[in-house]
Parts: sequence; C-alpha cells; structure tokens
Amino acid sequence: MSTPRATLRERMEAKGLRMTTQRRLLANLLEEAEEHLDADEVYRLAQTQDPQIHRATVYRTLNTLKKLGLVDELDLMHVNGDRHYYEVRPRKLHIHLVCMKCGDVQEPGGPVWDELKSRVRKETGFKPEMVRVEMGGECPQCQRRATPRAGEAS
Amino acid sequence: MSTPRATLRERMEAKGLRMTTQRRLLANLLEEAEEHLDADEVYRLAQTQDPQIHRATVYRTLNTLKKLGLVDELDLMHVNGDRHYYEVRPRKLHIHLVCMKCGDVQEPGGPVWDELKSRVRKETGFKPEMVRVEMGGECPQCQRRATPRAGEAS
DNA sequence: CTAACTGCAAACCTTTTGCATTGAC
DNA sequence: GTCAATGCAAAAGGTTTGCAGTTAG
Repeated sequence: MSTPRATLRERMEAKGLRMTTQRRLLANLLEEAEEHLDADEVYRLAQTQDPQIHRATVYRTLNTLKKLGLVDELDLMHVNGDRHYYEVRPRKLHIHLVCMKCGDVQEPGGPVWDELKSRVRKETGFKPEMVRVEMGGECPQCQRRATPRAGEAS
Repeated sequence: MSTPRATLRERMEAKGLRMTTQRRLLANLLEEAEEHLDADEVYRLAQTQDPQIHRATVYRTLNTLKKLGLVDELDLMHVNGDRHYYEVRPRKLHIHLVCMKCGDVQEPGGPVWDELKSRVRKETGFKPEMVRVEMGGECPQCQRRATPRAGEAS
C-alpha cells in the first residue's frame, strides 16, 4: 500500500527545475546515500563522478532543494562541528538520536512521531512544514562501554 | 508547588566554576532574557553593562555552560542564518515552533513533550541528555495574512 | 534564443585559538 | 601563589556571492 514515490529527480522536474548534469548527479547521490551527508561529503562524492563540479554548485543546489522542501537540513546536535547534513525529505517524521560520545545516529520510527505534527497543528494552529527532532545523549553501546560494572576485569 | 530552582549563577558555582565578573554578568543576562539570544546579541547586551567584555569570553562561557548542560543551544531552523541561540536549560522539554515567514518562535507546552524523553529511553535504550525539537512552518497569524480569503468566507 | 545555471575566486560571518596578562580562590 | 579565565588579534571553518561563460528548454 505504500504509494510508489517519485524519485528526487522526478520531483525536481515537477517543480520546474532545470535538470543539468550536475543536478541529476546530485539528486542520485542524495537519494542513494546511506548516511547523512554534509555539504562537503556531498561535494566529494559528486567529484568522484564529475571532477569538474564545483562546491558552489553543491551548496546552491542543496539550498534550492531545501527551499523547495525536497531535502531537509539537519544539525545532528553539532556532534561534529557546525556543518549541516542533508537528507531527502522522508514521508514520515522521524527523530534523530545522536550519541554525543561516538557520533552514532539512530532513527527510531514509531507512532509517537507520526502524531507529532498533527497534534501541534491541532493544539496550536501552527502549520508545520519541516520538522527537526534531535536528541543528544548516549547510545546503548556507549552506555555499556562507559559503565563496565564498577569492579570487573576489562 | 514548583520546586524553587537555584539561579543559574548558583548552579554555576555548584559546578565549581570560577565566578568572574563577566560570568556573573552573563549568567544574569541569560536568566533574565525574554527572547532567545544568539551569541552576538548576548555579547552586545553584555557590553552595555561591561564595555570591556570580549566576544571570545562570551563564546567561551556559552560553550562552558552548554557542556555543563546549564544552557541549551538552539538553531531555530536557521530562519535568521546560521547563528546559534541560547536558553537556560528548562526543567521540562519544550518544542520550538519557528514561523519561516515572520520568524516568530512559539513554545507550546503539554504532556506530549514531557513524555518524549522517557519513551525514547524505554523504546530504544538511548539515554537523552539534550533535546532539540524544532518545527518550521507557518504561524497562525501568517496563515491568516497569506490566505486573504481565496473565494470563501472566512 | 534566453533565462537559468555553472565555475571561479573572493568575500562573508560566525566561531575558535594561541598567547600574554589578570584575577579568583 | 597558582591555575583558570580574560582580552586581544589572528585564523579557521563552513557558506555565500558577483561575475562572466555555458547550457537546458
């Protein structure tokens, strides 16, 4: 029952953007990305496919996509400095759990987050268009590592 | 029944920080602030009381307080560029609703947000220490302004 | 053909840092 | 007295911009 979703490229065309070689490249790259990429990572990945592509183009494209609501910008609690990360706008709101120790990022799903928008809308009249829910803390692995049972070997 | 909360200054002392004139000034300023201030606004406000205070001191102090969990850093969806905003860590999690049109920031309360942390903890094992819930969208006022009755009675 | 987009390089803006000096405890 | 915090100035880091040339529609 999942609505077959248009590709990012298609959605860009639908918005009337000029599909240059660079933009096609970036669209694929963002859609295929397994991790959250910052602008520089996007740039470097793009360069492996088109050595001529320029940083400014990457920044400009990311901004364009952001303004159109096709990608979301994340800060991930600034665990790695003040860069911004980008992800193709997901269908459902999800939360980012950022471990401040190891930098790991988890994205648990669940109905709470799905409810969030509609509740805000109902309770405040505010019309949410983009959502950024980020929690910084300690991931389960780091908690275990950090608390090696007060008196035990290694 | 509200627990009488220690002042920021007191909590800084409790953490063992050296209370310099500058830090006392900044602590008061942050606690009294009605709005979310960015580093530069904090700096300028501080300067009105102590013209000698240096930007670097402001940044360093804000970072110290952030690391100690006494203040939270916000991005407010970058409505006004990439500066960071600071607020004294509130007792309860609250969400920031940022109007992307007029820049207005609302902070609705409510039990949903209070639940958020404990649910994450329970459902994922992640231990949240700082929370940033920001939604960008359109505030009720801007919605009214933007939709001057397309053909309907309002 | 023309407006939109790109590459380039320089500028921008916020934040950080090394170092000598000052001041809190 | 000692070590942490400050002021200063310079640099860093990420991002933006003006301009001339290129390209999609």
